[in-house]
Amino acid sequence: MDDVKEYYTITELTKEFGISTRTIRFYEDEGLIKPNRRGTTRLFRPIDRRLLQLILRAKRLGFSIAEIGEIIQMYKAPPGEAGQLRLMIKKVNEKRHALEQKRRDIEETVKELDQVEEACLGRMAELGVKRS
Amino acid sequence: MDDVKEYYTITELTKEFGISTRTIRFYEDEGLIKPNRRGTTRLFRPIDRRLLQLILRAKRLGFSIAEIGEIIQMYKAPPGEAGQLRLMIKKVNEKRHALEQKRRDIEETVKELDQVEEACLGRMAELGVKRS
DNA sequence: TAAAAAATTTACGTAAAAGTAAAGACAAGT
DNA sequence: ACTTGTCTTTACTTTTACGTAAATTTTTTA
Repeated sequence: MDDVKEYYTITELTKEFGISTRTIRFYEDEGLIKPNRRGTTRLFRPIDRRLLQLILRAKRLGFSIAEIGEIIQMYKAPPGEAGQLRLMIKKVNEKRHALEQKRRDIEETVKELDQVEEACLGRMAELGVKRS
Repeated sequence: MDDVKEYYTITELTKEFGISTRTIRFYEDEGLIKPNRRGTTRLFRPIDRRLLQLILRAKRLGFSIAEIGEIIQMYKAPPGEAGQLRLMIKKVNEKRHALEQKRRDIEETVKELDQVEEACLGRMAELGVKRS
């Protein structure tokens, strides 16, 4: 039994991901997701849910909606034409470089935090404060 | 001979970091940096430069100006009071968790990119395309 | 010391990413 | 059938993070 439902409602997804309906509809307007419809009501398939996860991950990393759009484009079926394929691989590598930069940024920032904490602990020792 | 000058002008920093004077002044307005002055002219010390580096790193990671402000607060001298010290350590850990989340997000996103690339390479093999 | 280059403040403008509000259409339970 | 709750579209508003322009010093260089 896999945890994959046929369809999700919009509010189910807002609750799962802690975002608003406005946000989800905004992503649709921006072409990031394309849920099915029954009449006017949106029906979200597992793939829409996965795309939402991807979007939110990328958002946490500071990617813009436009950049996320590029990622999602690639995420779909690979094109049939050689030039397009090479272009896509180039774009994949661009995104990879961006992610590697972010990785370095994280390491540097963590180092700074480590220093802050050490300074605090040192100061606490000086003051004879318990570290609770 | 260390590469640490006494003072930097605002345009030196804009060139080094590829940002505008408006941006730097904006960060000052937001209280992130506090350059010296000679009359009305700003004189940036090495510490201001380091703070700029920190700001830009954090920005690439998607932290808001407000969040960066919190980081910079900690970056200064540790406080003298026990409660304050504990609070600061708590905040350090919060930021660390945020960074760990980002790290996980990077790993996931890289995995997706790897899949995209593999799909492309597979498709290229099918088509008998050289990988140039 | 005069002209050119760089710096300053003030203020209005803008793009991105939603928030919020209004008003109507659907759907579901009783 | 009716009400209650959910969903929809449309449109205006807001916040963040600067861009841009104007008018004015200040500093540097000729």
